[in-house]
Amino acid sequence: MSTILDVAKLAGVSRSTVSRVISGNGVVKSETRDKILHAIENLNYSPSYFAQGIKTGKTKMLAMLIPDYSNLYYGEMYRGIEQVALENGYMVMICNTDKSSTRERIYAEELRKREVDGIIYNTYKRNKDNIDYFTKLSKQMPVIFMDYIDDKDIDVPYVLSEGFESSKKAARYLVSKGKRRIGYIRVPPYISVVQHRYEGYKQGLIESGIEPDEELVYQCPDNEVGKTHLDVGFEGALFLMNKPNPPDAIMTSTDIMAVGAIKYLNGAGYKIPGDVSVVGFDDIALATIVEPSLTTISQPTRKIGEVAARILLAKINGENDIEDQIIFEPEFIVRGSTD
Amino acid sequence: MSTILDVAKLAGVSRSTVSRVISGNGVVKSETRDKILHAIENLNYSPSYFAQGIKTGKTKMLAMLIPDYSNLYYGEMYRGIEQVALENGYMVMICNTDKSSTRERIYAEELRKREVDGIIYNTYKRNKDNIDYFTKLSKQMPVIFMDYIDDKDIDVPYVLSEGFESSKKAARYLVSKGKRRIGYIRVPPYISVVQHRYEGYKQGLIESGIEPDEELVYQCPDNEVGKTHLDVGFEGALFLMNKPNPPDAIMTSTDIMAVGAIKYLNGAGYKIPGDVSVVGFDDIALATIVEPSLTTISQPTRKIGEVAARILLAKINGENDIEDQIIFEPEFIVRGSTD
DNA sequence: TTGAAAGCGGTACCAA
DNA sequence: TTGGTACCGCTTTCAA
Repeated sequence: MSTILDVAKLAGVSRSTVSRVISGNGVVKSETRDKILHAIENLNYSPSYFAQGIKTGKTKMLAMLIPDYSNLYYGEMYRGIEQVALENGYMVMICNTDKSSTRERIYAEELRKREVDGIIYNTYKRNKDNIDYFTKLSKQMPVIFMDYIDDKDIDVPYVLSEGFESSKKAARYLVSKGKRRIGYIRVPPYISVVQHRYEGYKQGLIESGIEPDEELVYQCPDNEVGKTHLDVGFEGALFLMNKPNPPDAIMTSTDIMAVGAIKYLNGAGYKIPGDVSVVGFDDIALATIVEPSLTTISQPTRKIGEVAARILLAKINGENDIEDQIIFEPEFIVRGSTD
Repeated sequence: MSTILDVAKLAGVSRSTVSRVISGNGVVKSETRDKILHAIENLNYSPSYFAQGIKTGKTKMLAMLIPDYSNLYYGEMYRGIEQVALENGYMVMICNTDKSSTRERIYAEELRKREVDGIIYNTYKRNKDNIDYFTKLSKQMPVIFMDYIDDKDIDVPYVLSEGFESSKKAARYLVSKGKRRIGYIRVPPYISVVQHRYEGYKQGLIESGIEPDEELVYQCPDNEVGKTHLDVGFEGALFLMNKPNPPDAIMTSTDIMAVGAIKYLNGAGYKIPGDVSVVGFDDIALATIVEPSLTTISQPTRKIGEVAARILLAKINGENDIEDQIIFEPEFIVRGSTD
């Protein structure tokens, strides 16, 4: 690998001048610039990220914390992030926290040491320590949350899609289809984003003249290690369908849970949507793969990733007066699991 | 952030001594070491990766090139890699090449510039330029291929699982189940690993006294941009089932293609496995989610990732006399799509 | 518009 | 067993 000195020699200038043209700071006569550009070309030179970083403090590296690699929701988000990152000379590291708050912290520490320029924080569950930690971190470096923090005292950047209205709409739709006993499978209310979806479901029932029935809500037990949303969906459906008065429709917090529910229902011989309708949330690719295809609420997931990345990059570049709390409105999509 | 100098001052020693304890090179009296360790603790000091890297040339960073983020096969492999990496103070960057040879090159260039310590190379298709490029690269830095290179003149490290025997076994199994017209859906023979699977399928038929019939083989057209294995599987099944003499079983190069085929077959009203059996390859999580669950050939995917990472780390640490061409034998797993 | 030179935060050689 | 010091490759004043 050639160094800046090699380039300088070949171009017959000093290191400083070469540095000016690669960093884009300062003025260089265009002839000189051309000479240097040629030298760079000839030597196939590229500046060392180490040496650059040691002065600028920039790694040109973003990190994305995700709780579960196997949920392709994050994969879709990643594509949006990756695209924006690449366009701007950044790379992004995926950090799989495996739904563990501890691993979130461990990764965050490691990322701090590695001085990544920004962090995209997807969490699975909230504990107060981690909220505090990442909130504090967000004051020191660019961090963007992909979830609400309900605490009004905490002000952090975020990008997410709202779930209340769309879930309400879905619930009302099920009622319009003649369903009356509409169940819900959910994770514990750690995650605000997901909590809003649940509230929308309840409100939809109320507005349709149906009293929400706690009996029809399955909330997965706390702290089940190694359990995926898929498992939760399966178990939730199992639990609800074996009640004395089972539901005739099931809504879920996420698509992957809905897929788990469908898996159970198919296996147990229920007709979907005849016996039971199913509605998910997210619109991951899997939604059109399962049989029947899944009615769901579609998030602009890729777009969410793009926007998050742009906000992060803006902050990294010192633009602090940008809009950094963005909420998307998702879209209700009807497929075979309800029609 | 405190620097090595702060630590040195607080501990009352020189930078050199501090450096010795953090890098682990050289001998330090244990009292001195303790003093330094305390100082490090107190200052919450961690060495700058930049400054370390500039001297050592090590980024403590691995990269994993994958052709398709949405294929969870790579997700599973990643988990194995991540685990080994983390244990050794490394982080791994996922680079999604989107099945594009050009993007493979672009990423490789970028990784070279960023001086990652090692590369795990998963490709989708082979073009000679890229084989040459990565082969050459593997002489300059640790690179591990997750695929065969059939060219005997090319000697590179690899980890993979062999597909010949297991595919043969699967074909024979289908015959034992009374199937006679066994089709195959495959990608073009770019990828040697996948080619071996196909050869095994043919050999299995031959050994069962059935003449392989080209008519029953669907090979996805070259260079279909934006098409996933899922699409290929769907189209392959569509193509094969609409022949005058359709198959009564279908084998595929990958699970995700098999899932696409199942999607088509379900939609078109075929009974699986009654009308058509389906066999995949990989054993990704999706295999047990689809209806019916997928008979497949199970790779020790996570293990493959672990082994690849270990080889890479060994090479990074200068151990060049290690076994670096590893082949796993996968396992045939019978599920609902054949029984 | 350009060059000289002082760092940035480490590592590693050499001498003590 | 330790300290002094010359780098590593680049950025960034400051002067010319």
